[in-house]
Amino acid sequence: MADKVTIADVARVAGVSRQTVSNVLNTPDVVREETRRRVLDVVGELGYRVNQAARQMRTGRSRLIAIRIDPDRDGINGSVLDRFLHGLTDSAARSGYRVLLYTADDDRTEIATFEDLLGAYEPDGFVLTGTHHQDPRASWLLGKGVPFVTFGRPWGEESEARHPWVDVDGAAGTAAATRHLLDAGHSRIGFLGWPTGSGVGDDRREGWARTLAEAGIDPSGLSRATSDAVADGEAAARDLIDSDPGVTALVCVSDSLAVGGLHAARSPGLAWRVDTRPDLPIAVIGFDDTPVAKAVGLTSLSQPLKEAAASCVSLLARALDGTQTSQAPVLLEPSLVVRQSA
Amino acid sequence: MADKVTIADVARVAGVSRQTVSNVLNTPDVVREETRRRVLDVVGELGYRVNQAARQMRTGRSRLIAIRIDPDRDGINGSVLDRFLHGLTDSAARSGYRVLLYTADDDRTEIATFEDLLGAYEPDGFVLTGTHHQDPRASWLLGKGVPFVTFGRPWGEESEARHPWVDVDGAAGTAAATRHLLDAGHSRIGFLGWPTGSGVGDDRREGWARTLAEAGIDPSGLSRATSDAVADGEAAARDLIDSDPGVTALVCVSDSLAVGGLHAARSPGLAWRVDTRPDLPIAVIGFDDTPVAKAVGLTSLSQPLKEAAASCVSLLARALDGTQTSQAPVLLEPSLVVRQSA
DNA sequence: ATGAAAGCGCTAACAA
DNA sequence: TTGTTAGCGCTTTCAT
Repeated sequence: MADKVTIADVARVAGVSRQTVSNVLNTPDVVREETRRRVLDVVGELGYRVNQAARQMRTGRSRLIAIRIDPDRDGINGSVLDRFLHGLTDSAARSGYRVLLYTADDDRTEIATFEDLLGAYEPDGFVLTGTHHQDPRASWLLGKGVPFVTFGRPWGEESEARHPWVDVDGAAGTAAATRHLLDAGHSRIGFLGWPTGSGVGDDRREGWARTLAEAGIDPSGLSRATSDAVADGEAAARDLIDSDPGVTALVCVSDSLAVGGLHAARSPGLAWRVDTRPDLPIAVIGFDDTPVAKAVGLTSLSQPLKEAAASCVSLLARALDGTQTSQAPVLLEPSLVVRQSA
Repeated sequence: MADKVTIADVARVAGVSRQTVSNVLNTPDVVREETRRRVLDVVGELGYRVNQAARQMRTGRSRLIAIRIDPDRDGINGSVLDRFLHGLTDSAARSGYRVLLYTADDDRTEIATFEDLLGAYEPDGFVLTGTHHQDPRASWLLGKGVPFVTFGRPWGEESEARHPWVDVDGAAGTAAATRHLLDAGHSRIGFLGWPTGSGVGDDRREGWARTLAEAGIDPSGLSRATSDAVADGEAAARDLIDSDPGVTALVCVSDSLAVGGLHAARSPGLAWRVDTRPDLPIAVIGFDDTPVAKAVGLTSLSQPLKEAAASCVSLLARALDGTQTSQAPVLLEPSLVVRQSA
């Protein structure tokens, strides 16, 4: 075990009282320059670190941020959380916080875990991901007065400004993707999305539809909705292309569906399209820029996860520090990573 | 904020002393049945939770396990850590531990983080991943007497039994993959690996070579080594197939290289091979069963990450509980997930 | 600018 | 079997 160095050891070696050491650490400006320097030297020499448990007992602050780690559902999008987590851990450390992990299968068990965690480890705040309509987790934390940030905007209507949030502008992303395809000469651009009702999915569809409409193209009939699996994406793409032979490009709500779309677009059954427009193979664009996209050469929209994580920490830290009433949300733009598929 | 319920509140409501409540929680068998029940009822009623910070000050135990989260290098294998982390968080929670995250760029900074963490949050133990030859992190922790488990065996020679470890038997995996290909009628089976020197890579190559030799096939000249990127895998596969036209299958050290191999195997330049053996397209098998494998239909070896994580927690918990001198390591077998590619 | 006292919530040791 | 005492390491009064 590491030999425990306490504030008393530092005080003794530096020839001051324990309180003075504490002051140097927490209220440096109240200590005389010379004393401060001497104390800091001893701190470095002895490798002294403030003991969190003791500090927490006094101050009630744990300097812990809790976040849930999901069981990777489909798996294909798991790497998004992975990269976000890394960014969060990194940013948190820079602000003097550590990240505590927990799991939960649904909102109910997650709220139960909130209680557990708050009672035992007392995290100073939470970062919520995967927000949805009527999210009971946000209401619960709001009710208890526990600070939190969501990565994902509050999709419910009016609750807009009740808590800080960070999100990536999905509509801006699909709009950029659609514009990219229009510029490349495509006109009948289809959309592979999720069923209406998920805020994220609807938002991404909206960006595509709006951009198409702005270009004078009616998006009606060019959209298909399905669950988020490769096979589903392939079927939906097939259906769309079969029903509208003019379709030469697909914008997709996720890389999973895009990979399915790519399969359909490259399948022998559709080879005749190469004859129709040999200069213009069916283009496909995905969302999230997962490792899969990179591996199969899929053009995709990349979320600025590092920045998003940094923004979450910054908003949370500010909420914890001051008595910040309400904070402006942060909306970041995804960027298009162009590869062979478009 | 949640209204803080302390042990004193429980004691008062239950009409006992604080110590009795503590006994009920920590040494139940020393308390009279009736008293215990009454106290537990009050605990449930009041929603009391033991405050970790206070307990930690007394016992010196934080019930925290620390693990590093990597910046996803290539990204394609990032999901392995992701799934392992989830399993670890889940298993830890079942044993009354929480997982604390940290980042580090290399061994040196990771060791510095050990000091930070041990001084401040005092995690009870560490889980080390990505172990390698002469790992200074293990030596450092060993030197300080800090409990830890590694996910990955100690690749250095003699240090075998100096700390508990869990690993997946890579050689057994590639052996199974090679056997699968032999059974399917392949004989000249190539291997796409990493440069010699990485324990993991050498181990996986060994399983392939051994199995081929056992089948009476000389593995010489059938192996290529390269860094872990899709493009490198493609080039290596092309080189191997060009130099040995008899090659009809590839076992790969990673999904990244396998995806590259798949590209090469399916490329037009190699179409002539279909004429030579039209019944036997070039088969490819990867390692790690990442989402990419699933997306592109790649047969791959799946690591039992949930079990591995559970074993890590179990070994660490045992090391923390008793005065277990040394513990038998855990070596788990990967399983072959068969898809279109083989 | 510095020091002394008190107490955060808990449990190990001891007393009853 | 249950209760009392003390103290883990720190910071927030308050006094010097």
